[in-house]
Amino acid sequence: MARETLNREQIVRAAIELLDAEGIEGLSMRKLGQRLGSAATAMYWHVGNKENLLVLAADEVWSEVRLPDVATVGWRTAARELMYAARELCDRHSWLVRVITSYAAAGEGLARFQERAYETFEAAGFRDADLDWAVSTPFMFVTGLAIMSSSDAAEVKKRAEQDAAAQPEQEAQAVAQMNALAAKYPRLGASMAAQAQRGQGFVEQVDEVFAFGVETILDGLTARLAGRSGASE
Amino acid sequence: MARETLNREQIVRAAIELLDAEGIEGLSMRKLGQRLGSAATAMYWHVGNKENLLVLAADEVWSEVRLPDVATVGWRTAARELMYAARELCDRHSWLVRVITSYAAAGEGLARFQERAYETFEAAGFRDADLDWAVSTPFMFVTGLAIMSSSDAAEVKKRAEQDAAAQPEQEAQAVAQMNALAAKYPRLGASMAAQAQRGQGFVEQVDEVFAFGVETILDGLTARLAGRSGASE
DNA sequence: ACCTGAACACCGTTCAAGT
DNA sequence: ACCTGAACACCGTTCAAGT
Repeated sequence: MARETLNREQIVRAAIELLDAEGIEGLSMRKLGQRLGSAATAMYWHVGNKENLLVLAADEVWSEVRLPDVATVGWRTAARELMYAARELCDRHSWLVRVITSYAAAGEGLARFQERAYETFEAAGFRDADLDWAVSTPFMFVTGLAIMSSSDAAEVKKRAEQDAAAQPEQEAQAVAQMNALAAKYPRLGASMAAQAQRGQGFVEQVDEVFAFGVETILDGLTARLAGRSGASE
Repeated sequence: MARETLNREQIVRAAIELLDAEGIEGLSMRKLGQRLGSAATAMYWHVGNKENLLVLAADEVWSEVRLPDVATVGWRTAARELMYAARELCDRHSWLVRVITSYAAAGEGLARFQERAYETFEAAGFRDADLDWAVSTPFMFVTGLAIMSSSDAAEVKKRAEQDAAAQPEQEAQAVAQMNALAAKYPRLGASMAAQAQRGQGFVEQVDEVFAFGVETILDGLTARLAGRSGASE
C-alpha cells in the first residue's frame, strides 16, 4: 500500500477495478482519487483527462484476450475463436463496449488483437480492401451484440423492473402496452409469447443469438470467397 | 409559440431537436427547459426522468423509418432495405444508437419496424427460434457499425485531432506510436498504409464496409436456409 | 516533477410551495 | 393538474500555490 508517487499504470489499474465493480457510471475522478488516497485532481497530471483514462483502460483490457493460432486451427475456427474471445471480454468488462468509439484510435492491446484478425482473414483468402472489410464485419456484429447485452443494459432493465414493481399502477400500464403491441403486431406478439412459454428471457437467448450470428457470418464470408477465382489458398 | 401547458409530445419533440443539434451530451434538462420556456424541473411531471425521456425520443424517431413491401420486392431486397433504412436512421440521429440498450424495451415505433423484419425473415423461410435469431443478427451488425461511425465518435476523433494540432509535441508522439505499432504488427501497418495511399479515412470506408457486411450476412442467411430441407417456400 | 485545495461551471433530481 | 425556485448531492476540469 505504501508508495512513493502515483503513476499512470497504477491509475489505469485502479480505474479498471472501479469500472468492473461499478460500471461506467460508477467511475468518477473523485472516487478514483479516494481509492488511490490522492486528491481527485492528482490524476490529471498523469492521464490528461477522464476520456483519455477510459481509452487507456480499454486498451489495457484488450491485451487480456487469448488469441488462437491460425496455422494450427485454420481460419474458420480461428475467426470463431476471435469472435467468442471478444465477446467474452466485453462480458467481463461491461463498460468496454461503451468506451470503444472507433477501433482505429487505439494502442498496443487492440493492435495485437487486430493483427491476429488480419492474419486469420488473410489465411482465409481475403486481400486488400476486402481484407479490411472481412475483418470489420464480424466485430461490428460482436459490438452490436455486446451493446445489447452489456450489463449496463441489464442493470437498466432490472432497475426498470424494480421501479415497475414498486409502482403496480405503472407495471399494469406497461403490461397493457405490451399486450396492445402484441395484438397490433402479430408476429412480434407470437415471438414474445413463444419466448415466454419457453421461459426464455433475453439473457438466455443471447448466447444462442450469438452462436447463430457467428455461423451466419462465417458462412457468408465463405460464400464471398467462393464467389471468386483462386481467392483461397 | 403561445401555448397553454406543456405536454409530453411537445417535450419529446424538443428533446429530439436538441439531440439532433447538439448530440447526446448536448441534452440537459436545464437546456431543454430553457428551450421550452419552462423551469428545468417542469418536465419531470410529464416524462418522469431523463432516461425515460431518451427512451421516448428513441421510439419516436423509429417511426420515421420507411418500410419495404416484402411481398413485392422479395425477402432479400426487403432485408437489405431494412438494414439500410436502420443505418440511415442512426446516421440522421447520431444519439439513437447510444440510447438503444435493449430492443426489447420499446414502444410503437420500434415495434412497427420489428414486425416488418419478422415478416421479411418469415418470408425467407425462418421459423420459431431461428426466426428470432435471423431477425436479430442483421441488426446487431447495423448497431455495431452505427456505434463505430456515429457522429459522436466522429466528433471525439475530430476533437482529438484538434488537440493534437494544438500540441505538436503530442501529435508527434501519437504519430510515433502509430509507426511503432505499424512496425510491430505488419498486417495492420500494411492496411493503414494502403488506406493512406488510397486517401481513404474511416468515414469513406464505412459505406463500403457496410455494403460488404450486409451482403455477407444475407449470403450467410441464405446458406443457413439451404442447409435445411423444405425451409424455404 | 508531482500534488493539493479552492473554485468554476455545470449536472439530475426532489420537494415544498404556489396557482 | 401543472409549474416554480430553492436546495441537495453530485460532476469534470483549471489553476495558483505549495513541496
